[in-house]
Amino acid sequence: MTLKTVAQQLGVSATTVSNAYNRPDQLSETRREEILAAAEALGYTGPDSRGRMLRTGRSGIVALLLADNLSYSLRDSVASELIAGVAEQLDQHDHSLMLLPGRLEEGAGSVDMADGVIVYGLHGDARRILKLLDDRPAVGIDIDLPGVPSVHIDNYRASLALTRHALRRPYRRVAIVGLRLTRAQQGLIDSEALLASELTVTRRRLDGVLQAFIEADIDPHSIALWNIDRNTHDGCVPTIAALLDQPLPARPDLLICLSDRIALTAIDLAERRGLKVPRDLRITGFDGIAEGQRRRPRLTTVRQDSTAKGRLAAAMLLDLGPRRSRTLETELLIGDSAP
Amino acid sequence: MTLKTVAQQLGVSATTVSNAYNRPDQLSETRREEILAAAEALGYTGPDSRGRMLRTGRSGIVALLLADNLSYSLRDSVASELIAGVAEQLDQHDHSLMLLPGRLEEGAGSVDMADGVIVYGLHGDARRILKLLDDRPAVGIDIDLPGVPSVHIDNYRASLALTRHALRRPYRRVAIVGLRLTRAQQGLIDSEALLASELTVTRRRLDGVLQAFIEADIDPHSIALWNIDRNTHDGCVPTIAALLDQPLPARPDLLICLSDRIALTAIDLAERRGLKVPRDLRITGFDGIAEGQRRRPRLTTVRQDSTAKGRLAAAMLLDLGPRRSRTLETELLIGDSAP
DNA sequence: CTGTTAGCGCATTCAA
DNA sequence: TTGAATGCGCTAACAG
Repeated sequence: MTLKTVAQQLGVSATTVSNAYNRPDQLSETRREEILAAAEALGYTGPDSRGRMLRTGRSGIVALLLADNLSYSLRDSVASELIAGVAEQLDQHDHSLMLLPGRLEEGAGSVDMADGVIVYGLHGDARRILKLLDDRPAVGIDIDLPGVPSVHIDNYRASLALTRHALRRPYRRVAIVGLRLTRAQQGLIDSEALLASELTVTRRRLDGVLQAFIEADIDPHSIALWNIDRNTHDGCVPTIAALLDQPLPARPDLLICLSDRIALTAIDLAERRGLKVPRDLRITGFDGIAEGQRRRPRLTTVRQDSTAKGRLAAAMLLDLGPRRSRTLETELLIGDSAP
Repeated sequence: MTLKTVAQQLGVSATTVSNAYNRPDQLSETRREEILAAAEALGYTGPDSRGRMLRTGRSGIVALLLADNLSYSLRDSVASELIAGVAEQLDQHDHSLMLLPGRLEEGAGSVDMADGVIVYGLHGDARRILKLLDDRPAVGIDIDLPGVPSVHIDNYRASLALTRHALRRPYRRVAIVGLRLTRAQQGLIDSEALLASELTVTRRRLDGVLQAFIEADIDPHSIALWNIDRNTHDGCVPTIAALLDQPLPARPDLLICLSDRIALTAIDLAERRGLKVPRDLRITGFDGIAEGQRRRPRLTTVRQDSTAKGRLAAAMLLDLGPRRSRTLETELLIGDSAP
């Protein structure tokens, strides 16, 4: 059942049927309702988006290109808050959301179905992404692409402020647990591996942390640095466990975690080992995810509004606001895990 | 830059260029590479999916029609686990995922871009949905649509088993907190309102709970029934607070919650009021979400594998398995909230 | 192995 | 106010 067959059945031209749907001003109200009713009766559900898309060049679809695969992204609080923000904005403006996994193969180019693309997070090769975008309107989140406006937070500054707070109280030994600071090593890493690492979001957070130590006259090289590959509870367990199971002089009493998920896992595992937070171990996170603020001890962290990031990026893409790069504010949340 | 212009530039026909991309066996290896390289050099990124879609009738897109709006669904653990399951399966088979909000307006018919549709959860008017599907391949999850195979769990049986467990230990007073059992009332509701309610997933859970009471010779009408509209922490707070703030004879010491989110909120609020779980208040949930199993007290609940539901539905849609309705197993999880 | 032709379903000229 | 013609970008028959 196509527009054409409907037109034939009704004895009018295809144009008239098309107009009935898309340009009410082009035909009389009675004629329009007549046609719509008849089409409905024939079981025609309206113009097919495929044909319309090819003709008009617009699909009403916005693609969200994620850094990881879809299932990982959907399970990550930060990413899914962001997706929700994008979705919220699109919902309100009659656009559909297409989720695209980061490492898309050569062929998987459903991208060109989209009117615009939001690129989230780090993607290996910027040139590859730009080619993929192919002059389509685009907005970046947590990523800088030449010619593409983006939404950011200041990870360095937020991390610096948070760590300054953590260092106000004395500690015996500190450890930092980062996320994807290097691909080479998991667990305890050395600074050489780090130097080779890319300029990721967590890297900027780390730089803020280290700056706070430098300000406090502490040699950054003296600090144990641990690395985790996946920002999930299960992904964090081995490294955190190894860290906590160190004999006492080595075991830290201050743990700077570069994400809330890491910090929450650390709280879990610490408590399971009979350690009291913050008495035996102070812990900071980063992100401000809901779970961390609900449970007790409430997490000391930096809140970034991922939903707002998604909303803003979507709004920029839909031309609801100026298409220029923005840095959103973050908020220091002093919880009970590191008072 | 289209396939046609590329062909002109290279002095070959459009078919040959198309074949170079889609049917390697239709031309010599050297010619193919020659064409691909030249096209690449011209800045052509491969056949546009819009044209291809119109021509072949297939888009490589699977639509997931959710019961609520996108942002709500993405923030709900159960729904987002399910989405992740779908995504995982699609990832592996080179399909893209399009998320569609439940209450889509007349116009928002991006549905017909999809090769197939997964319908999740309750949708008001079945006829409307069927019309929307328009003979497209479809699979339901937690919903029965005539002619559409579906994936279910046995909410009644699982709920019955869980409640039987809960009733093994003596209690003074019980309350049930349900989700969307009726639209009319929020908070404490009466059974008349309930009778008018639809046959939702939580309604089947409720029936299982009530059956367990009947088996224990307890009049179901004597049990306080509370209703909540939104399965979020904030959405649960008012009702749970009202429930817990009742003076002692009325305040329950056994709380049957029809979702884990409700149960977790109840644990939070109870502990904030100085009540110990399970000593002062035993609590059961439903769903088995990760958060409930990580935190302590560990939640007593029924685990349903939402990811598996999504995966299975996607597999059925992609014809990777038999297209027939399936009921997945659930697992009783005896945690510390109701030992 | 390559080119010619046709048409997927639609919206938009332009002419009536 | 309506209709006939055109082409969006592509691929599948078919003929060379």
